[in-house]
Amino acid sequence: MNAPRHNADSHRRGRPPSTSARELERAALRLFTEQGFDDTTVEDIAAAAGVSRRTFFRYFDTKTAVLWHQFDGEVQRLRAAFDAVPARTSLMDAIREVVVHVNHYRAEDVPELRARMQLISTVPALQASAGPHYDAWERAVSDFAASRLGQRPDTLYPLAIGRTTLAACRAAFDQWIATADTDLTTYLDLALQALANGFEGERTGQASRRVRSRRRC
Amino acid sequence: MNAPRHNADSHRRGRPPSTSARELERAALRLFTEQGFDDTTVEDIAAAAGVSRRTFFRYFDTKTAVLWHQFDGEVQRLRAAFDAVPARTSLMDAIREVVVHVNHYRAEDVPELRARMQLISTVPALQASAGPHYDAWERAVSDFAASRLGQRPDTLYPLAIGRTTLAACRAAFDQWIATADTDLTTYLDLALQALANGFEGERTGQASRRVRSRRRC
DNA sequence: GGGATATCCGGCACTGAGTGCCGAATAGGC
DNA sequence: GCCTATTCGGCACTCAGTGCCGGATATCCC
Repeated sequence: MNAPRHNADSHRRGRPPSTSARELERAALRLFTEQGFDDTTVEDIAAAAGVSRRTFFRYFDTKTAVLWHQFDGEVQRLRAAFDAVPARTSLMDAIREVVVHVNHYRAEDVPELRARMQLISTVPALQASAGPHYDAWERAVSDFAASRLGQRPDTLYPLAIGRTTLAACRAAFDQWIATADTDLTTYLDLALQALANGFEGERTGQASRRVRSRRRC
Repeated sequence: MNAPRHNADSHRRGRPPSTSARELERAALRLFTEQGFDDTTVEDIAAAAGVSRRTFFRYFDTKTAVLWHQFDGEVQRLRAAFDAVPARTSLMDAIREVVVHVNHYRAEDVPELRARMQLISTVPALQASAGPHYDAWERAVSDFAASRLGQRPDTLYPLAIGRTTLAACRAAFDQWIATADTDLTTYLDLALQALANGFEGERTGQASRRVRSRRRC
């Protein structure tokens, strides 16, 4: 991702960028929803943003990457939130609280979030492109778990915690997309509670009477 | 996957296939390890198997799919094993036992398995192609969990169980690839035990004293 | 034996993603 | 006005993936 350096620094040297990653993302999202992902070429997206095809690939490595822009940015917020979590909070509680906190969206941002996730969870080419983006997200969780467990981030348990956390969140995302009835964070909290409980007692589907802070008995 | 129908039926009607998915897979695996994934074209693979480029795409939809052939086949064995598991075994125990059982490989198959997983876990283009193949695997677990929980397979908990199960297994796979010290099933059992325990008490990394069948206390 | 039929293969042309290269355009610094 | 830094646009190229069609090779049936 060697995108142009448009860091709000008004006195840069060279030619000013004629677009932005955000602008390309909006154009792509609109075209993808209007006429489908496969029937939209990179040429179309670039033209809609007023730049050339070649310039699109200076902002994003692939056609699919344009839809992962916001998701990739979330990784930074995830790491910041992990750094701010108090040490007394237990590992799985901390993960749940951080993930839920990071996924609070302003009401005006929700429609775009839904549109993006709708595409990601339905278009095969977009599902297929998820891997590298998920990896960075998982690693943020794995690094936190590793620091708590006193183990290296690439060992079994930190790795497993990072990946299962994302897996549970993806189930919550999909459920939110499919039903559209309540807040995203509700599903995230449910899924991460179930994960921390080892999926015990999910037989009823009644989450409200699940024990929040289960301790040694 | 509209591959030729070479179902061991010796008296088919038309022209016999001049290669097989398995043969193409072996050629691809050899070339990928020898000269790298990106530096191997589909033309190269087809030539190594003695067929044309066009024919390769009759056996596999994409260049990456050739390495997922065995993995896709495992899904069938997974479903069969789930059908055979006794009803008295608890949900998460059943999942762990089935997954571990399906992943017992003969010693002579291990080197090829390692080579394939080595590629999958290192080459970005292959990681990126994992999505659809993982989905089918996850769905097999989700369907089983749904039948046990009395819920639909596309609801939150079955979905979460299917995805977190694969996530834990992938952590085990990666650990096995990285260390190469013990059997794959050892790591799988560890990771799925940890998942069923909600990742409690993983601080020590000592798995042997974890309680196997933890029940209500 | 010989046609009818079924299946697979090879080749060609085409679209579109992604890349390397280079010169042009537009800014600030001196 | 010249130098430098940065972005942009265009061109040419490789390669993945697809649609199409004729040819090759098998079995079936008469």
